[in-house]
Amino acid sequence: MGERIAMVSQQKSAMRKRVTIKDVAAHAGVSTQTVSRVLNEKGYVAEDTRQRVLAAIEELEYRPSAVAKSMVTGQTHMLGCIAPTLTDYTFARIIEGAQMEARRQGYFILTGNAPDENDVESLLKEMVYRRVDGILMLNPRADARYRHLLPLIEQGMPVVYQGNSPDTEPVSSVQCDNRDGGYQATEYLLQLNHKTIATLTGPPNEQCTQDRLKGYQQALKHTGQESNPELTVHGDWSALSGYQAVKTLLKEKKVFTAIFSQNDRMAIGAIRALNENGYAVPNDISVIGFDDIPLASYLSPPLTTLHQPLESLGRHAAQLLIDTVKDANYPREQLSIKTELIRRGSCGSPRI
Amino acid sequence: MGERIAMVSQQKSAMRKRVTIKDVAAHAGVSTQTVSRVLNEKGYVAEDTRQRVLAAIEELEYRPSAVAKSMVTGQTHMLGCIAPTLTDYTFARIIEGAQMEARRQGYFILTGNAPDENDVESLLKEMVYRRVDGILMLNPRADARYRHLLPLIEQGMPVVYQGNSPDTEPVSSVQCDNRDGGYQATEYLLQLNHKTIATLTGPPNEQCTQDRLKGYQQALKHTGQESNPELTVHGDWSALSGYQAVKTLLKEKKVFTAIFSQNDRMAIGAIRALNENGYAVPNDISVIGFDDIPLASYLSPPLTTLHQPLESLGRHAAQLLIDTVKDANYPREQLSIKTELIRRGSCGSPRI
DNA sequence: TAAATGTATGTTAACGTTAACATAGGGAAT
DNA sequence: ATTCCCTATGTTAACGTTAACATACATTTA
Repeated sequence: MGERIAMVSQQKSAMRKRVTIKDVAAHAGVSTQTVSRVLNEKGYVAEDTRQRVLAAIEELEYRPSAVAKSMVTGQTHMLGCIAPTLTDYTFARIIEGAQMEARRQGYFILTGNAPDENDVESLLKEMVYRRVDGILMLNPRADARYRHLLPLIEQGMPVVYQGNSPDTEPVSSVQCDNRDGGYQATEYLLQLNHKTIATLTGPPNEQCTQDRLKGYQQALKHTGQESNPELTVHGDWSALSGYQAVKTLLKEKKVFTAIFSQNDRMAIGAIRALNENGYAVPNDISVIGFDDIPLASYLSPPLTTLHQPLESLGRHAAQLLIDTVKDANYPREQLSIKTELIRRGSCGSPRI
Repeated sequence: MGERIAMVSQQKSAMRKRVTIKDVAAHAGVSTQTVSRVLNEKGYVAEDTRQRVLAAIEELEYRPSAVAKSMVTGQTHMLGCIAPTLTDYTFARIIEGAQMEARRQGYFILTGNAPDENDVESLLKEMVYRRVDGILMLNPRADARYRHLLPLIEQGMPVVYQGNSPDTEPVSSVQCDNRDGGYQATEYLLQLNHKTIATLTGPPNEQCTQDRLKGYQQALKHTGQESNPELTVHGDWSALSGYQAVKTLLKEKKVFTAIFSQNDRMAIGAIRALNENGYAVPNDISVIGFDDIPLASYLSPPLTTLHQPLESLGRHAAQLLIDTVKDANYPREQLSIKTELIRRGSCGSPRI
């Protein structure tokens, strides 16, 4: 018992009071305001005073508190970022890009993963509670994710979308040109002489699914074909879903010589399904992906795919959000970046 | 000009003052303290008063401020988490697990990626500036990452490591049993009758590289073999590095019938290198990985590997950190979780 | 020479919340 | 009847920082 008390009191003594700006001021023989001016390099400070303050900071190991600063300035210099998951390469990479840019500008990104709609709601609440200066929303679905954000936007919360350009809301957005990417992918397969091209899409309610699909359909139409709805199948971006979708396609004896998968992971699942059913890629059936994940070039065969400049996308998103935070009247932008076709080994011309 | 002013003033009017606890108190006809008690469900509040306060909160759309709360409590309920990268599945998954657990307990994790040592330093500074209550360090390298953390630990900052159990520091840690995993992988290959097993490791200075290597060596020794240093090659966890390492091995005419790769991505690179040189996996050479990334079962061949319970690892890490935050005397723990061998298609018995 | 401007510093109050203490009525125990 | 405890609420001060204003001297301009 005595020992326990001793431990507790020792803990207390070790937890000596934090050094504050007042301690620094006293130690340097100036007012707190002068210390503040030195810290923020703002206003007039004589050089020798500055040195004295700096020395005091050094000596006392003073570390300013963002909390107290936020209290008075009303800005936290924190941005919220909500992604469906962190384990998807595309989101992770975008977030990395956004974090880098944000940190370069003195902002920190609070990242939260929100697999389902309830998570979006509670994350948004959490971020409001923590008084983020703005919110970066990755892959907002047309329906759900968006709903909880609306009241915030109306209250003036700066918001940037990635992956969905809103026609109605006063919100900036950043995304790849998914329609063009879908067009490029399909056109490439057409050039290789494929006549029946299946497509493996993401969830139908996602914007980028719809855009990539539109590109696919336009490319087909361009050569006079109508897209056959039976050759359009949906997945959920996972390799498993791609695998299952293609298995089903094969079981139903659908005929096709190429598959445009809307992401690489589903493409990998698709290839597996094809292999298991005795089809070689690309000799029997060609497969093209989307994303260009780092593993893509090491697969067998190396995956032909559309490269997305994800890190750059993230940087731009952060940039745009910060601009909007700093100036509420900053004009809204809808930024769209082109994807690039990367030819590797998973596509070829159909036999006969 | 007049228009501009009008816009600005409108913006100002739209940016009406935030509702504070005082407004709620006034509206409900009670003191702020009573509102605080309702919010925190702490102390005595009469039921009808509570209802009145709740109604006021609802009506005014009051949202409490974590910033102000932190100011007075000295706790931010934020935890810092530093990972080398977010794009590695293992880290992303651990972070997801940690975030979930943390959020369940009212904490929020600030995630930062720190590719190199300078980033670790600046991230740590940032987190101290933001007054996180504790820090979760993923994959701290023996040397560098650790250095900047030491002074913080000494000042009483709660810290939990993932992937490195410190013998000296009073820090809790959480990790997979990497030695055992390395042992299991190698033993499995030995059971399949492989006599010469190469190993593809991570960077030599990382703890988990060393541990997995130790398991590999112990398994060999167990069957009376010494490990051949020429068959131990280093990568940096990327598929590219695995590819290059195996290319080199082959160019140097090293003889082996199996490879134990310390992660799945390098294993994928290794398989590619083998294929390019005319070796089939597993018929000519077997490959076993580590991690069990979601793609592993869809590769050709499906990758045999060691499954790590990453999400659980993350949860435990967060749990441990929060326990330490709440009670500085909480006993330090070194948690080690076993990995599980997942037999798939990339390993077989050597011919002859 | 007086006024204006630039430089350097200090003082006061405020940001939104909770801890700590104070007050006060009602019922139970003595 | 007195004391004590439980319930319910209010008051004051504090957390660490900066905004806004005030002061004061030095230098330039009119």
